Amino acid sequence: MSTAHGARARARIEVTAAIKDEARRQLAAEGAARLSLRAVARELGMVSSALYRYFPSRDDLLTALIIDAYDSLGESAEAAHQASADPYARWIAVCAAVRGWALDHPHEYALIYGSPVPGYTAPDTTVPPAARVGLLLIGIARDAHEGQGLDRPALPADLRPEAERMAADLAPDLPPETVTALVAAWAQLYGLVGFELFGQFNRVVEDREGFFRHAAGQLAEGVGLMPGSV
Amino acid sequence: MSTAHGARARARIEVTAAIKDEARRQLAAEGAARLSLRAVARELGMVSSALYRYFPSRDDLLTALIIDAYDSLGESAEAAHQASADPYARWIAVCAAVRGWALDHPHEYALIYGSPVPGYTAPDTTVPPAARVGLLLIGIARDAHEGQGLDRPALPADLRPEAERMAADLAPDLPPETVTALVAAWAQLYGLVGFELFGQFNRVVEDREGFFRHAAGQLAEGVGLMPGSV
DNA sequence: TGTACATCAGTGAACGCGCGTTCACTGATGTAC
DNA sequence: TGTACATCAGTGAACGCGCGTTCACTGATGTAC
Repeated sequence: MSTAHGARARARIEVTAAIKDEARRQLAAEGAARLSLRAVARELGMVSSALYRYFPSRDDLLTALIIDAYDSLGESAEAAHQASADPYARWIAVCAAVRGWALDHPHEYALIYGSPVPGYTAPDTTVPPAARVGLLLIGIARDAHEGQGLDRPALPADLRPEAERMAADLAPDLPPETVTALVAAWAQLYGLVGFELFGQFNRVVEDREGFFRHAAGQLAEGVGLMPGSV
Repeated sequence: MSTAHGARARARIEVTAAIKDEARRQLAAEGAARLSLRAVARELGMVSSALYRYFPSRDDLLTALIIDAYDSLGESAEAAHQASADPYARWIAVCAAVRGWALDHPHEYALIYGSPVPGYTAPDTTVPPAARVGLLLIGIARDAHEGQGLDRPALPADLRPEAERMAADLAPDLPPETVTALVAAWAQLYGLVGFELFGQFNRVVEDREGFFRHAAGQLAEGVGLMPGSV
């Protein structure tokens, strides 16, 4: 009976999810560097060796958490993208979604954008999920570009070769000036989010959301996206 | 004899420094969350309990490392500031100094600007050293402002109260628009540095230094600093 | 439908290791007279 | 200059705890005939 088979398979999926959920909970208390298989097992009422039926090692569990985090962030950002109409509004919405997700999942944010976990190297399987937000920002610029709603940022002559290389790699249909500005804005977005999340704005910025929306708008303009353009 | 007294005091300073140096070395291998007093002692050929003559606990050692890191970064930035003439050049030089220090001290950078160490709360003694780079950036804007070389960035009406509050706190002599842009640029600077350092630019940006200098220039212009202005 | 067999989740003990912190102590260095 | 005393760096044992991973195993679930 395939129902029986399905039961075992379903149990496996459920236990795997329970392990990851508990591990995410521990991320909050201990941080990624101290994430402990034994503590996860203990909390689930299992014996630590049982986890090895689900993840071959601690690092594989970490990898699963990282991929899940990138995917969860990516989904939030993509939902915000679809819920907005013109490119400028989409840019702001995607930036706000990144910030909102980070505030809702601070420890998962730290896992993917904080200090690297010493002794751990992320495998290539993390690359596509990690690229989702960046691809979304490129897509917004592309829409604006095709709709003639994109200014061309300045670019010093000595950076042109690098800008052309980046454009060829990331978005051959966009001007190199735009691609360069996009990459910078992408990194700067995470500077804003990280500073708020990690406490650097304590006693400095109070209206965090208002400040962020304004800064996100400045980032958009740096890329050449203007409010109200289509 | 005060020479004798001096010898004991000097020994204390030297051992304290040796402990911090070894701890910094271990930061690289293990990360802050896993920094271990016993491992530091072992490496120095001491018994672990001996470290308690120098630091009352592991967290106090961490605090010392954090303060040293902020001060070391602050000194690099201040040296770069003094070595340049006009405000725009100083801005670029200070940004480049932050990046250079981060590349030279990646694990100390992660300690102060990466994920917070779980279970550790930085005491107030870390606040003044942490403020050094920010104060430098404010000072540069002030010099430009006094020399009439500062444009006034845009500011949406709904952010004006917060902007005025921040200006009153951080730099009452500067326009609120400028202060707001400064805070954003400050956070964004660390986004650029962090992305390069933590590997997010792998397979994306190749000419890291050229890219960074351009982005730092864009940050300056966002604050209203124009190249060649005095 | 019933039986023999294979799969595989979970157990429990063990290996060899690490940690922060406390405490009573030794012995060298420094101070006061 | 010499002596008695105080200071304090460093020792070594102990407390009570944690970790990742391996391995032979039990027993329930699932499969093939």
